[in-house]
Amino acid sequence: MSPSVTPHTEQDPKISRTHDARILDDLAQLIADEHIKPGDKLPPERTLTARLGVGRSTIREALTRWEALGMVERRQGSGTYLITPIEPTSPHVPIALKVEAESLIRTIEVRKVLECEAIALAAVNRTEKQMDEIRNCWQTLKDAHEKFGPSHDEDVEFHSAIMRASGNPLFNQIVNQLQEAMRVVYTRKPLGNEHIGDTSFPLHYDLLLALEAKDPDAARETIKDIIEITENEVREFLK
Amino acid sequence: MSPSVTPHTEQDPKISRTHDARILDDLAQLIADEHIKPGDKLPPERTLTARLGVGRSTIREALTRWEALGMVERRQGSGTYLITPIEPTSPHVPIALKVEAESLIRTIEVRKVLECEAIALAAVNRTEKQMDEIRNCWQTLKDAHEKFGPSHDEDVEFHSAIMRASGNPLFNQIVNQLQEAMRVVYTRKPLGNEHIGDTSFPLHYDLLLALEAKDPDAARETIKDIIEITENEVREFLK
DNA sequence: TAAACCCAAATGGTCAGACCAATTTTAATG
DNA sequence: CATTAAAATTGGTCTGACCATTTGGGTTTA
Repeated sequence: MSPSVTPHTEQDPKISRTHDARILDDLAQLIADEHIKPGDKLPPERTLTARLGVGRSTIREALTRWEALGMVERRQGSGTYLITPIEPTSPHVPIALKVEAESLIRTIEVRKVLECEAIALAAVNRTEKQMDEIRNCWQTLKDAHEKFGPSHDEDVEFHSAIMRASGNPLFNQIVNQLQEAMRVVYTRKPLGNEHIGDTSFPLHYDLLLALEAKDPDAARETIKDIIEITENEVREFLK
Repeated sequence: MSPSVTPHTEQDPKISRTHDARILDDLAQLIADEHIKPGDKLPPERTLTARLGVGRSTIREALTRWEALGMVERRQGSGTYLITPIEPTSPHVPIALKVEAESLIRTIEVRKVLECEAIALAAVNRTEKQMDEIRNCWQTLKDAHEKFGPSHDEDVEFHSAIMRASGNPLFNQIVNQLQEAMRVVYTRKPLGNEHIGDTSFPLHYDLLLALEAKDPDAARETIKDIIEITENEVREFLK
């Protein structure tokens, strides 16, 4: 045979759309077809390469993605194991979007833990001045909501004012960081309906009352409800 | 358990530190050194290959991990962009620089909230493989403790292994960030006695047991005790 | 027989080099 | 100067090779 220089014959042009999303879909489909459950071993990468008709690099990138999200676990010399259940053939929702949403869920999970504690602290430690600030933010949020519907920015500012009143700036800093990460995902991939946060709006007033009353438990419960509404909306989207 | 001493079964030098983790650390370090902020472009993969002395595949796997977590964004033909602030040697950790033990308290406060929840998750979600890893870290911590006394690094690694088992990578990421901030404060201002964490050492074994037993409440309580011991030691120093 | 040992196969991890595809930059052109 | 075309840049994928660890089976040994 001719040495080196392989012509690399014409590739089947059927695809040309981002392989990435297709691979995640195909992988999920395959897992569903094979009835692979959490704890089971996935087919080896070299097999997947043949089965899905893509290079091993591509398979590995997809698996690395899932590994980062804790969906699979790799053991060198042993195999790749499924950790979380993979939903079968979700008809309308491409897996790529699901991965984004998965990431969102994890962010929300952390945010919930932090905000619950920070708000309980705020209910106890808040000064009157900080309370004024919170009331202002609430007014702004309320106006914006009544005029333009759910407004992300004002909502963030309201929460941020509360975090600041906790007495520990670190809470505000980290939650803001998470919030920013969520915003990026939101704006890039609007998850279905736009009114995420709409149903939770009334609860924000309860939050204000709990802070007025310096009731840490009520505040904690309320913010928990608020965040879980968002969480559930995303989970719902995940199907 | 006798030393059957075969060439390859006996290893246990300091490794266990997957190559992968090293790359993530190096990458984070590089980002810190270059003062790369969210929105900025990372060096191209081929440059990173040279800078970090590893193959491009390895670089890509690391970046794919971060992309899955929403930390970076890739644009073909353009570059890879930083989305969230990167954790490690904290150029961006605002607390460490200007604050003393006061800020340590705040950091610990946040850490407590996060770790309590993450460990409860870990107790439920951990896989057997992750449990093995935790056991190894425990052994290492125990050895180091008996030989050299309280050892910060091994302790951090032990906690990190637990965080990783929570199933939500974000916990580990943020706690590591806080941990790093604490380390900076520690080393710059050694808080009196070196044996911070000494009294809490026995509790770490209880932690291991709680995780073995998959008991989230016991795990949560134990870690709470552990962290509060540190917290009180710092408070004591503050007074 | 049962345990210990050894080795080959299986499997994930890394590397190198090439080529593809999208984007950005630069040069050429009118 | 604006437009367009070519070149350089950069992420995306493919192939094939080799390394490191784990697994399992066959062999030896107590």
